Amino acid sequence: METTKPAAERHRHQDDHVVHEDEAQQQPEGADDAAMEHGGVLTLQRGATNLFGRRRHDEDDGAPRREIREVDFFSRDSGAWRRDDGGGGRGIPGYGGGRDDVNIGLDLLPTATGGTTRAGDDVTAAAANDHKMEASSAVAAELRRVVEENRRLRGMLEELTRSYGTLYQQLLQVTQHHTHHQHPDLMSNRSSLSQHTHLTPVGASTNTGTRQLLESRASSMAQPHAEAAGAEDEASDEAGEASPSLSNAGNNDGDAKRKVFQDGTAPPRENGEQQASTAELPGRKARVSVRARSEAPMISDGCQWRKYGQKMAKGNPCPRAYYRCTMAVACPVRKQVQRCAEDKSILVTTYEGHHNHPLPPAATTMANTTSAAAAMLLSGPATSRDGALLGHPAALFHHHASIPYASTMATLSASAPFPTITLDLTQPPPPGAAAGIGGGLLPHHGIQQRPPPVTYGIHPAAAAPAMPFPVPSPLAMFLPPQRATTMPAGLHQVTRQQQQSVMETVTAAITADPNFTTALAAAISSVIAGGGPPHQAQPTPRGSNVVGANEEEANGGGVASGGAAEAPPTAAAAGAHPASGSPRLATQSCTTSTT
DNA sequence: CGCCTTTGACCCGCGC
DNA sequence: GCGCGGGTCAAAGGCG
Repeated sequence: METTKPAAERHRHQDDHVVHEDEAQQQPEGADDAAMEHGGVLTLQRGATNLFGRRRHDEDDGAPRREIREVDFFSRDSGAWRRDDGGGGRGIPGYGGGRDDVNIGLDLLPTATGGTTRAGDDVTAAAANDHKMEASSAVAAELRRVVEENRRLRGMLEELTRSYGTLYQQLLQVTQHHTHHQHPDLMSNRSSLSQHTHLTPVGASTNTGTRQLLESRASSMAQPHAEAAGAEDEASDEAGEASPSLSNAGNNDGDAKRKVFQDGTAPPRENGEQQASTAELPGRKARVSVRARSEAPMISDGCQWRKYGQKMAKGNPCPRAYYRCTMAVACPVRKQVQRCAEDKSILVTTYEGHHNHPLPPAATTMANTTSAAAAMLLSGPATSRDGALLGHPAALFHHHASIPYASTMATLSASAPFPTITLDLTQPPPPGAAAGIGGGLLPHHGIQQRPPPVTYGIHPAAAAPAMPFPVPSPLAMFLPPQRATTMPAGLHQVTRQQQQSVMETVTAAITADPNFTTALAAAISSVIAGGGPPHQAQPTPRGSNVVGANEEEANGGGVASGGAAEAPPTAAAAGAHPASGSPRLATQSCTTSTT
């Protein structure tokens, strides 16, 4: 579909590169044709082609030595071939003064052509061939060098990504351990850093912030579908192209075009989905229900939906709408949207099924969350108890950092026709659970866990809506020490079994984010450019992402909710995150986790 | 013209 | 078997 087109084009270009290389090596004579057919690397080949003509020209008419030097270094000096571009072997004056134009164009070209044919084809042709081979070999060498450099950069990117993931987990551990002893100052640190990073200061009105986010997403949903889809596709492609996969578990289904990563790994967004899917027991259909405050008829979650029915449900004056995912022909995912009877401002969205198609990053976080929650719901005995409050379900959602209050109330119900997990995003977290783990879910964690103040320096409730990354606290709950000390025995077992999957899902969510990859790319560029590590930037890519995402999110939400934006945008944020990238992702990230 | 929403009808499962 | 409620289908109409 549309989502795969840009990626496919890019891949075609990549293939073109290979083709060029081969052509340059095997078909030096046909370089001109190759140049005519392909873009991208063509400049070299065009230069070679034109140089061939020029060179032959120079030999015949005794051109100055300077011209030959240009030929010899054409591969390093684009100006050389560019100057020759207009002339080539056609005798068209494309360089030099007017005298050269006259002499070469009008006089020497016919002479050269005639001389070549008259004076001896063997000698001239052999010399031309030698030069052609020489130039083509230079082109091939250059191409090989570029390809090798590309490969090396790719490896660096992967290495950086891996290192980041490792360091992040270590940081979580250290921070987690640290907060046990120094938590009294964390909140103040967070608030101060929140101001420092221009994050939305919604610490005092987090619930309002969430509502604004949801409303902004709902309003964004009102945009034309084509536009939204295009932008999402763009974001998806950006992420898909730039983000390496941290979780390289093999995944062979789905659209190959979207997962043709250079290293052959699958896009991270699909890993999480499949992992969750594989964890799901057959024959059971899980549902994920989300309660969120929104005035819009439907919250945006990154997918395209088609309404196929509406029905009055018993006991609720508000009709229930049925939507079907239309991003693929036979996508089984459906959702129901209905307003709460008690509070009409609360929108209850229930998702069911797994997407059978590649998703944009925003929708991927949604799908991963849904799948993770569904898998958690269906995979263990912990789901058999009605209304049981579990900690890790909240973390599954919370690791997307999209729902700041997902942890405030996550209930599992197996008494319903379908096992359902319900997330209540309408209630502000208890003071002690400000770190992200709601007291209702994991009182122990809620009190003890707090995000690292230095790394993020924000109130989690403020940061979470715009952060497509997992916030530390919910992740920290998966760390062995914390889990061993606070996780109930039953949950401990279940969580241990799913920890790997969750972590991979987390990394998938990270790497699927264009902001993260952008920051990584910027860091790599900085290093390559010799500027050293970007110390002036945030301590981690996440930091910069958080800033940009939050700023834009805050602005977007403020506009959507009546211009209540409290954090002015910065040029850095605007520049670092193109319109189609982070805002959308950040926007989607909130609602995506609702799926 | 194609896509989407609306809406009444239909199907199916469940409880009585 | 019947009624009820949830869920889905499909024709009709709207919209860009």
